[in-house]
Amino acid sequence: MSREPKELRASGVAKKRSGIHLIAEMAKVSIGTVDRALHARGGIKDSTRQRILQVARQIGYSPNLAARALSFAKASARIGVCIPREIHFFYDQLWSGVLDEARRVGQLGIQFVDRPVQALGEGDTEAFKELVRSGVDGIILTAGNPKDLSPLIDDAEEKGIRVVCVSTDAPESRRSTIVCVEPFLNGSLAGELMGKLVPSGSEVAVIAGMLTTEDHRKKTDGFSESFPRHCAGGKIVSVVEGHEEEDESFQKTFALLTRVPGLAGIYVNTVNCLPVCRALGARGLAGKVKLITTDLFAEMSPYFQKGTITASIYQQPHRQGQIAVRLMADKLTNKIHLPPAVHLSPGLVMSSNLHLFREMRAADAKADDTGLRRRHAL
Amino acid sequence: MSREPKELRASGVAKKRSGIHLIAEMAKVSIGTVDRALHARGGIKDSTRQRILQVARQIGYSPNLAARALSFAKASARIGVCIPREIHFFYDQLWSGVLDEARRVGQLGIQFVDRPVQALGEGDTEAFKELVRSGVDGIILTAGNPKDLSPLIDDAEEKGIRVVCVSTDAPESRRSTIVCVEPFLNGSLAGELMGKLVPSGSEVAVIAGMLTTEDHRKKTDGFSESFPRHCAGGKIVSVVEGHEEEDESFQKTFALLTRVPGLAGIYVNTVNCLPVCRALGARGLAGKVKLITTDLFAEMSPYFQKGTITASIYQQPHRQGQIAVRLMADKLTNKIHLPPAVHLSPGLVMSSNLHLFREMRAADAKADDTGLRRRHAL
DNA sequence: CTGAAAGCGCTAACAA
DNA sequence: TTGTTAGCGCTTTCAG
Repeated sequence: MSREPKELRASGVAKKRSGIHLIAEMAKVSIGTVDRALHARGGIKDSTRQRILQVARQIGYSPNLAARALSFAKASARIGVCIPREIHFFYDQLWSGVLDEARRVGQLGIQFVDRPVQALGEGDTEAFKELVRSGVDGIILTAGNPKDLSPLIDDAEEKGIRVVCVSTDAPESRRSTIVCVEPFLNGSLAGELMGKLVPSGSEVAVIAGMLTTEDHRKKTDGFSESFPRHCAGGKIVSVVEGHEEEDESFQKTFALLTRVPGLAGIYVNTVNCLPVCRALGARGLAGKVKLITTDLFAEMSPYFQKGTITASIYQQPHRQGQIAVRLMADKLTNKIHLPPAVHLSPGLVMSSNLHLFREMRAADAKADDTGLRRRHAL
Repeated sequence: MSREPKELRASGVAKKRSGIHLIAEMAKVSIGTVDRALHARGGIKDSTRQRILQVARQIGYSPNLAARALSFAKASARIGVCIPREIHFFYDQLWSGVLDEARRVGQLGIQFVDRPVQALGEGDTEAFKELVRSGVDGIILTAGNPKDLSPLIDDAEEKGIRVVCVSTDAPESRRSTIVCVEPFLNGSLAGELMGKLVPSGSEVAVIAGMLTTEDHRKKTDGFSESFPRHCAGGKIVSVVEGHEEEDESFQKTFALLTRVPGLAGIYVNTVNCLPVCRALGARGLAGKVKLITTDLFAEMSPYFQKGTITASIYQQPHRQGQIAVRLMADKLTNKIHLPPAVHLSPGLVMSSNLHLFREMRAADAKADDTGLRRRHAL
């Protein structure tokens, strides 16, 4: 029973209402009708809808998301996640960004279904299909195999399943949106920086993984376009493919340093920079040759301190994960439009700010996740 | 009336319960008792509390934030905000970060009380006092006058009002936490970058606002400490105080460039970099002297494109605002512990990534904030 | 010390 | 076409 006796309300003593109830009162309809008007559901006279929307605008109505989420609690949206589960380097950070944000919005009534893949591009078509079959409302994925995935993505979107790509795009597909640091820009920034770090007329080299990989090629392109613009007379004398192999990268870098004695700088656009650092060390060129790397992980730390690595272009994996989840959740629960793309600016890591990056922090003590104590994840 | 007839439930056909209800069922108590146990409220036998907590842990209970927020809806927490309302430069971004996140958590039942000040340090003690008097549960502020504010902050904290500083700290006070880019680190990063951009033995200068300002002094200190470490034989030949005056800054920079003909670099650690750019232009040194600036606003754009500004250290004001709100909201509604400090890494702006920063975007078209359509703010 | 129940704003199923 | 109402999970008040 309400604490305010019916007679009071009936006698016109207005109770402080808000939201949908206020609108209903003002428009002299029931909340059901207001709901229909607000959601463009059918079965409502157009004149009443107009009147209601008018009132809504007037009072600056904005729905209470908590209430909405709560009422959705039973049949809540489900988001499938399909990204690599590598424990090193980039993807673990991407994962933790996804998880951190998932935990937050999970509280608001969204469920997550994980179908991780072993490594980028390994079995992602199967994982994707599974997710679609399991009936999720949205999928967050790193598109390792854009070619194979594109038709699947298109199918999913066709069925109303929103697909958000993170970090690695499937540009040919009709995915709803992409969250990433653009590879070309990544390379451009490296190129600009390199161009300003080395004297004019310098010779530099790029060490990539495989140029057949879209990401590496675009980074290389960006660098190649940018470097000469920022270094008068600068030349890129070599683009080496290390194929993500430790030994191969080391050997090829070592050979490169012999072949081009005056080499002023190296840009490594894959995560595999340690062999390059070692090669520089072995040739006694650590600190002499400007080295710009990509991404960040704990083992790079000493090379920053020694000055072997001048700077690293940081792609903010944790944040990418967070944003992808946030976009999807907003879309699913609040019907907020997805932006066509979210392009983050990469960060720059140098020895001064190295310690601020989460990759450098000691493995966090396990949170006792009773929910009674929770930790901040920013 | 429940859709499931009472008889069914009574006859032991378990309804799918969750959360607090599940615990109650399992521990054979009522939800009221569970609540008391979970919140360490008094009036509960210790043995029952233990039993309940045990069950909670067992099922990995974590409260539904939406429900919590909803039930708080009437008597929700209030957060006071006291930061400058300048429309240019840094603080408008800080504001919009606060507002964006406030809108999000506002939906979860938190109210915001704004008591902006005109400029950093202007009337902030009064504003702060007002907020305290108005009975808010937390205050977010930029502490322009740490000296005067510290005792007030301590008083507030004493009363249980959480104080979160953003961007500008009051380190001597007992504020709950600080969200910022450390000024010293800011300067260090600038120093490291400069040290690597100019040849060894170079002479560089610093242009600050006023060295009596903590922030400017620390940035200068950081630069002074860092630059020589990264530039063999490098010297800082001059530290100029521009006092945030256009004319003064221009004149002094112009004079500096005359006095030190071989100057290789300038670090501007205040937002007031335009006069410096003009002075460099006037002396025909744009692009010759490496210029590292601080922060970002639209009018800087052409100087990036012309190459006058080599790089700018970006303090992420929008994100600082977001984080401050998020921390406070989490603390107030979910009792999540505040970290003692959140130190962000500054971003680096160069011509390549310039366009990605929000400061460079055309003023967004006004969102029609009926809540029916909302925009993403990341 | 414990249980029962109202109500936060919204959605959806059902009644009229 | 519109009104009514249960219920989402939690807090809080009131009654035992």
